[in-house]
Amino acid sequence: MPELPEVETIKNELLPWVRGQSFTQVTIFDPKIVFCASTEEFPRNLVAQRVENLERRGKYLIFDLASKKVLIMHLRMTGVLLLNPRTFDSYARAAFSFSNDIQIVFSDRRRLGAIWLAENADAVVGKLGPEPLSDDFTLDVLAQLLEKHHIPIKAALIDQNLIAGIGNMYADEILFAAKIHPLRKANALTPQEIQILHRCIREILWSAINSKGASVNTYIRPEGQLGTAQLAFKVAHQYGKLCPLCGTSIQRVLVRGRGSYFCPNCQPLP
DNA sequence: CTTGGGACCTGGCTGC
DNA sequence: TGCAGCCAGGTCCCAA
Repeated sequence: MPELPEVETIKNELLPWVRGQSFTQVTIFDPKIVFCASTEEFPRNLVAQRVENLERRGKYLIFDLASKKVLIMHLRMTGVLLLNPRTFDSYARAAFSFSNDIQIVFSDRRRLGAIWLAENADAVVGKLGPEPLSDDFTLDVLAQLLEKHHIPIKAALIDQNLIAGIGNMYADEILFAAKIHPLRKANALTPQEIQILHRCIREILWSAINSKGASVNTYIRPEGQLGTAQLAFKVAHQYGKLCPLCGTSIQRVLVRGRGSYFCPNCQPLP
């Protein structure tokens, strides 16, 4: 599942290949993934456009075009972007060729991924909360957005309109590192807990970026290598295993319909 | 407005 | 061994 660290890794590894290059051919194999343009219109509007920059916002990948339009991609659950794949698998949904003869293939097993061509990025990502790794994401910013919400802290962490980029597995890792139970109410955390949470959000995400993301399920990097962040997971997808701190069995509870893994001893409910 | 639950999607797993 | 049905979770949509 591509979350912030995975999309950041994809952005970092594709950027040197696409910056300054122009689209030479665009093919849509699955019209369902394209928004804001028809299947015929979409390639026509994209070919010959030059990529000025590649950015990440939350879990979205944004190609800034010289025309000031933006091509935006979201990989959702199972999407991957492959650089010069030797063969197309049956899940290829779109292919993009560039003036330097590279090709990027958007492949997505579950067809939940999405691609937009928009006049400006805000039309797609305008409602996202702050970037948790930016300097703007201060302790005060976190404290103020949490105090407004009487929802489980796990639900708050993965709400993209509150904080952009955190998904189910990193939310679990962050809450374990902060020793906070996923069902605690967001507006009931103590100032000290919020301070620890703020530090853990940044540490967990930076650490995962340094490991090039977590290769659980389908995530692979554009050139085919795996990420290694999953090797450091303490609770995410560790149901039935033992807590590395205290040896208690990792438990699973549903929060807003999402499986949430935690240590009942290290992360107690008051 | 806030919160919670279901739909979407499909490969892999579970259990009969 | 075969297969129906459940599960995964990012986001959107709707209802209370």
